[in-house]
Amino acid sequence: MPELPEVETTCRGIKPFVEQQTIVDMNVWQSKLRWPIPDNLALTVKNQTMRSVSRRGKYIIIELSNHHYLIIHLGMSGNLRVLTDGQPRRKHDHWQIIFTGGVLRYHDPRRFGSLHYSSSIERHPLLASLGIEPLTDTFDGDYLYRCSRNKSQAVKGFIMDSKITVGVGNIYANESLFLAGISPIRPAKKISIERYRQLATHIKQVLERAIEQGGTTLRDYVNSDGDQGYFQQTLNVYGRAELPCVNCVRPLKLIKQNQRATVYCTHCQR
DNA sequence: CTACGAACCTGCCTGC
DNA sequence: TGCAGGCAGGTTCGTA
Repeated sequence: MPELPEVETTCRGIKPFVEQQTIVDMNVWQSKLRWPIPDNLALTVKNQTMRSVSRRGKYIIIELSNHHYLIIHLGMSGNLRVLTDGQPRRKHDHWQIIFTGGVLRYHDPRRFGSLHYSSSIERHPLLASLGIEPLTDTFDGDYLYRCSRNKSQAVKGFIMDSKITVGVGNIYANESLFLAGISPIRPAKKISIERYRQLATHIKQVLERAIEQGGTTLRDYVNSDGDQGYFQQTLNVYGRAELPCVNCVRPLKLIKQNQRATVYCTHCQR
């Protein structure tokens, strides 16, 4: 997926087009996503006005005038775009919302994304136990330190755990650990509060920078307005296995943790 | 509780 | 050129 910066970029991209617009119709071409799209959703949302667009973790939330919500996840390869020029449906376009003034269309080759309809955000089963947002003041080194005291789990898995915090995906976990000089395989409970403060700062920085730059572009990610992001140019470790560390020039090491690629410098990260 | 693998999918790249 | 295998940004679920 799109990691948090891409989701945030998508949110910001579609927001000015869809907020306060009324849904005229909806098409569901493929309801088999990560979870099935509810039957008859088109009938349910027709004539509703989209009151607001927001984000919780990697979920995009559209508030409707009936006080229910559309909850959208982009999975690994999804994107949401606003189209105003009547573009024909492409391969892997799975649903669209037609509103006064345009179309909000979902495209997702791998179909790991989802679309939910719910009366509540915080009580929705997939969102209820999410950890805190990394870009808020309550997320800091002290918080990470407190949460980690009984965790023998490797720190990389710990910061990617959505019950702790949301939105730190594989790319940004690798990058922030590099910037903080912390080995991804170190047990979470063995890291000092000072180092967690460093880590929290770098997690915020790396996410904020990526948002500023419009999100990382990989393969099939496209911004909501169709432009390509360019954050990938500044990645220090992700996708750079065996290449020289930007700091010490030694080759970066590639390992697998929880079936995900971890790239790090065994010299600079301890 | 943790850890791990499988599962959901398609596309792309590498190597034979 | 074709085909098999491995890899990919996420997340949940089942089993040990």
